Amino acid sequence: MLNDDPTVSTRPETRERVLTAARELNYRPNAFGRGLKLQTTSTLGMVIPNLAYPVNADIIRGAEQAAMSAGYVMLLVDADEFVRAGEAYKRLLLEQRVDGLLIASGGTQEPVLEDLARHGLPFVLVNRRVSGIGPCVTVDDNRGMQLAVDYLIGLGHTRIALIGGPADADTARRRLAGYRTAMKRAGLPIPRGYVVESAYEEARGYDAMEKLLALSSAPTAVAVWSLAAAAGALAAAHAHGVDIPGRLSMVGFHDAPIAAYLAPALTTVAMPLREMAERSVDTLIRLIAGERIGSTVIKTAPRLVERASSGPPP
Amino acid sequence: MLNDDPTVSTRPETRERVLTAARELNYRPNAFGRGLKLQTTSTLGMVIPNLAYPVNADIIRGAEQAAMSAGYVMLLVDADEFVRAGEAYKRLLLEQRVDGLLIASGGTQEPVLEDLARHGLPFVLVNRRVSGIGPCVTVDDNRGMQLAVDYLIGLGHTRIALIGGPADADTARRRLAGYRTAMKRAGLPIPRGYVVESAYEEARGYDAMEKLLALSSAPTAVAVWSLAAAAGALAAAHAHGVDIPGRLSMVGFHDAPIAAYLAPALTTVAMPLREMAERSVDTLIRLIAGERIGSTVIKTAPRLVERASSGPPP
DNA sequence: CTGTTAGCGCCTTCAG
DNA sequence: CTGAAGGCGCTAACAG
Repeated sequence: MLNDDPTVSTRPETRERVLTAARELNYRPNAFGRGLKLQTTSTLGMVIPNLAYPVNADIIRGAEQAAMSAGYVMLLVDADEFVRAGEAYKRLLLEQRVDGLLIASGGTQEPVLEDLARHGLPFVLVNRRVSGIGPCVTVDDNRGMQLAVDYLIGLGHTRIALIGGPADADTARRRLAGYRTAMKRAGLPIPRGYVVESAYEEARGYDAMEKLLALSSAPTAVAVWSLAAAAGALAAAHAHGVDIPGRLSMVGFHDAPIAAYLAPALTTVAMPLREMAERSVDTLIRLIAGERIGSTVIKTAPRLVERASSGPPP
Repeated sequence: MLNDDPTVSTRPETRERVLTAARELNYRPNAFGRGLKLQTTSTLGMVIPNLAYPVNADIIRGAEQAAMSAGYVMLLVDADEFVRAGEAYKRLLLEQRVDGLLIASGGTQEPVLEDLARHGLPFVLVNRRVSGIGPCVTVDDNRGMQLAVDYLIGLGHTRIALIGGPADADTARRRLAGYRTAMKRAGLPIPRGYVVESAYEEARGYDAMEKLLALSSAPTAVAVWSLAAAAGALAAAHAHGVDIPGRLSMVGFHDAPIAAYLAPALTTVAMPLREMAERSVDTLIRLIAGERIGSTVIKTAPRLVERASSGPPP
């Protein structure tokens, strides 16, 4: 009755008596007792790679909100710990502290995933696609990068470079594919050295930019695969006295408040990350309920946020 | 025995048999069953104001690591939800999902805290001081800001302004006090309009900077109470054509990777946040154990990270 | 319509 | 040294 179960029929008077008593005593059902009985925890776990990067905040928020409104509590674990300890996921899933896991970490080793799958434990990969291991929910990275490149082409650029991500990150591979597609469609060549690899961090974006600047035939525009790397690339251009957007236009991938406060303010592609997170939660909950469910690509269109770092070629 | 309890005596042979069987079956004790019996959850909750800001990442990581090595799992909740729902903390503490709460949110309303205290539920305020309500663990904000101002004075500045935080944030009040102390000690005046209030966000730092630039007798240096506000302030100076550090030196508060990639790279005061987080966990665990425990200020010295945004006055 | 009870998985205690 | 039993708080099923 305390759960407003409609199948329990009570005289209104008694019902009232019980409910006020409960309120007065400040009664709250004990989650463990309930969990033990119902064989469910009302808790979802989320493994996230790096809390420091603002892009992840959108994902976390979206997931948390969706989880909460579905009556779940979200348990957040830092991927570093998760992977390093190699033990943490067992603490969560095998000890049955959570009903399922959202894994947003690109770093999580495949063996761990296979282990989870073998145990039949429900999990959803968020912002990451791995075939034949379980449902994945991703945004359309390919399309997002095409949007960035098409925008630069629209401004009149023809020498467009890419600071892409590491080949072992599937998001990076899809963004690279999007870049290639857009370039090919416009009939533009991709000169040798125009695709540089960079890890997520600012420092790696800085290094990558320096490589581009050292090219004999430098690009007039560059798309960067992450926001942090773009910040680093901006700093590198600055350090080498390259005027942006005068001599070089730049577009970053993913949007966050800081993008508007870099110098110059960074044009970015905003992806539907919150929606992706919400959908992930939805998927996980249905998976827990026993539904058989496939992978999802969020179809909501990415949005180009135009700021000061991009303009026509010199 | 599965917990290596030394009080349980077993024949080595039997012990071995049990342990290998457990391993083979991949046995894991169910956290709920155990929790129900032991009246403990091995879980700590943490309420954090904004996951998007990189400064909080240090706090979360430090806490998570400390919790994990003490055998606890950390349950992270976004403060927005926490406060908005007003219900979330009940989900955690009253339903006894967690043994105690780390509250790192300045926004959490006092009534909520009093409510927790009234219920006798263990919690620790992190990076926030409220008297007479429970233990707090903070860094020495006052000293940190003194370090920033002393550094600027050492460079030869005499007209030093402060972009401070909102008066209802106690960290902001302490940083303001540190600014005043350092200025007074050096015998420097604080002209009218030299202390401007700004919320945490970049946009507010931008606005605050514009106010300073409009002053008839503009400062040659400014200390900014947050990293995000400093990024905004930098952008404002840039927009108004004010050369940094040529015409104006700037020092931010708290350090994160992005600080090194702003234009110009931002000089900051790095505070011992990880240590604060670790200490908070320690405090909470002792509180849970029934120890009576007071507030703590982390004494580790703040560190000035000198970058390109500061130099001698014009 | 109400009150009682079994049993979820664990740990501890007590009997064998 | 080993096995059995009780009870943590809850819910669902069942007896009154």
